Amino acid sequence: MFVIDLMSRIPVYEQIIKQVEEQVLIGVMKSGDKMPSVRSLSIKLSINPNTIQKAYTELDRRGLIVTVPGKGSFVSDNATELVGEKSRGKIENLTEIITELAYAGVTKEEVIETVETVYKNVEV
Amino acid sequence: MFVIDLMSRIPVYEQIIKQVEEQVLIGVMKSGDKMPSVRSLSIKLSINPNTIQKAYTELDRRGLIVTVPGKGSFVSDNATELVGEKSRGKIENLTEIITELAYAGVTKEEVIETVETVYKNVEV
DNA sequence: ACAACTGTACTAACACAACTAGTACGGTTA
DNA sequence: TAACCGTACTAGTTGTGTTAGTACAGTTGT
Repeated sequence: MFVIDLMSRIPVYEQIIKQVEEQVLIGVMKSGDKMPSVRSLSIKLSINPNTIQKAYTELDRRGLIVTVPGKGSFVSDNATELVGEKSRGKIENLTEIITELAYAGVTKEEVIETVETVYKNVEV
Repeated sequence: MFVIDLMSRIPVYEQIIKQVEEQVLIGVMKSGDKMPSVRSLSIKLSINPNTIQKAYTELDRRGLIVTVPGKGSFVSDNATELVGEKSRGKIENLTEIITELAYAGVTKEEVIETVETVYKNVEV
């Protein structure tokens, strides 16, 4: 479910947050789905419970999950919208990276070819 | 010349490296140009000389600058090619971000529009 | 009621990397 | 010779991610 890279510079709790966002985005996790419990996930990933909790607290703060004390955490109703909005905001990153590629000598045609390929493979 | 964000999670020395790469890429810095001295830059940016040195050592190791003891550091002859190659390698990042945008509901047309705009403004 | 879950709260300590501080050495230039 | 240049090294600080351990309260199913 989650793959953690302990050697990464990105903190474990952020890796978890990011992977939840991704899975919601691509539809693997859906509204109402139950998240693994803090303890079970901490055991599965061999990560301290506090670190998992930190990720869950932040996910709750962002509104991606809803936490019911004693019951567990669940993917919120508007989780999909939230990650969708966030991703759409990344169109600026797109501008940035294309600019860099342009300076590096990558032609417009190559970039567009890449765009075509991606959209062919996604087919939402 | 350089803008450092002390609050950033990216280490200062990496920020310097990245900015040198960028300036070489867009042609602001050219082969043979003299780099500011370790000491002068450390004063200008109010950064410890060791941190600047760390950036310069790494830039030298990567072949982006050539260091002549007693004289100073200079942008290397093949610096432009080096950063060009590196940036061209980022076409994978492009795939990644476009995939995310696709899932987020951004249409292919919007993405291509962005590509067109960038290439119009760059005009190398 | 009770055991076994759930999330939450808190303090203390560890580990690592970035960064700073200070000093010293050798080459180059005017 | 003075004033630059890069380099080297040790020591110490700082911040933050992470761990460790414990404790408390709500929910579930038997």
